[in-house]
Amino acid sequence: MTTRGRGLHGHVLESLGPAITAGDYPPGSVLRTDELAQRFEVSRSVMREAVRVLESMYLVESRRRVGVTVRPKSEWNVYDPQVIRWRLAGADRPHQLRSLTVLRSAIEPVAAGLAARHATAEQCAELTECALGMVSTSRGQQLEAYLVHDVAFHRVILNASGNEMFARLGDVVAEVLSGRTHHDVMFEDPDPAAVTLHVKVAAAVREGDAPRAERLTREITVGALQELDVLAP
Amino acid sequence: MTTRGRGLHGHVLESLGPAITAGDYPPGSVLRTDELAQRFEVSRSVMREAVRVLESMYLVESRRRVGVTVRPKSEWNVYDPQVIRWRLAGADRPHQLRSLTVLRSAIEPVAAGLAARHATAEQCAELTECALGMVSTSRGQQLEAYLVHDVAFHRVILNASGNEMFARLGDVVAEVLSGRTHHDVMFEDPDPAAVTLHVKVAAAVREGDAPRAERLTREITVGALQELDVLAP
DNA sequence: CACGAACAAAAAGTCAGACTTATATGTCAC
DNA sequence: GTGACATATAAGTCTGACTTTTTGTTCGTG
Repeated sequence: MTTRGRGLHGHVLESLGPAITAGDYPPGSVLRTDELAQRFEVSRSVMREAVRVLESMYLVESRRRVGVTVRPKSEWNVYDPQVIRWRLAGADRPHQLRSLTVLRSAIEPVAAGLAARHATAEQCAELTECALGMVSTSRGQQLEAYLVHDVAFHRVILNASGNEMFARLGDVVAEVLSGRTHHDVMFEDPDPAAVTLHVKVAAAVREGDAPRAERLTREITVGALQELDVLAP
Repeated sequence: MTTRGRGLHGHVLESLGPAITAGDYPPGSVLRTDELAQRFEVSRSVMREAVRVLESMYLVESRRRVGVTVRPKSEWNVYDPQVIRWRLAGADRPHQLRSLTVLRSAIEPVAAGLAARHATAEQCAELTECALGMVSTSRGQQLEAYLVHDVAFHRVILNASGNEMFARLGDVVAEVLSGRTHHDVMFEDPDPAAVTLHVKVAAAVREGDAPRAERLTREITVGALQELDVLAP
């Protein structure tokens, strides 16, 4: 999850990708593979591989006799984990964080409802454990430990929903929660009300009470949105 | 949106991608680029580009001295439009369609609520036009024309939500709706109740009534889920 | 027999150069 | 201005040689 610079082409991507998503090359900009290859001091074949990957992310389009043109932002595959990471690391981080939090607010309540119906005994146990972990680390400036349990909690919910599309958002949620703790100001201990809500969600899932699990999770996500409004109105 | 076989590497992808997502190569299977290059009668450089793209979709992992190994299904980037198309064309189409419909049921109501708040006058007009189009084509076996308006309607909602993550799901919704009309049995005209709901949603968005827009859209998606239960229980 | 170090083989990774192909654009006749 | 045609350009493709990493084996030593 740290550096993904596997191979030369990966290294190039790690440099070009953030530059494009940051808007250094506005939509319509034209790059040439030969020039890029020289700039990054790699062979054309390596550069071509990097361009192919950017193309599969819908960040650029490669056309004969024209070059590699940057596509408009609206066409980017914003669900690509790599793209998400690049954008979160860039300048429009706040905007990106809001988009993702809104996405969470739509997905997670539904996922919790499904989890209440489909969760296995093992998943219920895991969930309870996470909730307890959150409680025990919710006071005394143990933000890092709290974050671990918080991320784990939401991951279990998403996985237990039984929907692969939901499950795949675990990484996104992890990024958002992690960002809140690390980047944004978070001097104080987490909101006790939020902690209680997590405990209640775990209980609702355990008891198979789908509507209640959904409603409680919606309260959590509403809280997350409000928190965002306070920080960046 | 039809054939994306741009260039040789694209052609290879169009063949290898569906094979992998269909499960022809079970997770852990090992492929070798040289062998693949021979099989598809392309040069190694072209095959390498194809592998890089598959790698960026988290479908495979390329490691030295071992080869190109197929990753487990749970790690695939199921939000990649290409991957979605491949899987919808494959054997587990019903399962995939259900996953996507559940996703819709989570996203679209929230998107409609946001649209009611953020939609521009132009978007409202477009939405009304779509709804009227749906009404006028809802009877008399004009399924194709109806589909066009239906897709347009949902696209406008997603775009008007102002959330880029939602907006990017327009293609997914289009695939799902299109699949329902084309692949699954759809002899009869669309459900009149559904048509009415769309008209009401358009009105709610126009009036800026977010809760109503959300609730009505939820009714639509619930209907879609029920429809799915009837077809594939 | 267990354990570790040295070694060899295998496959991806990298590079350089020559060639092909599509295509945007400019030119010229009409 | 419009059409056909020529040309330059940059991506696309192929090939062959070389490098690097990693795995599994072999062999020596405790």
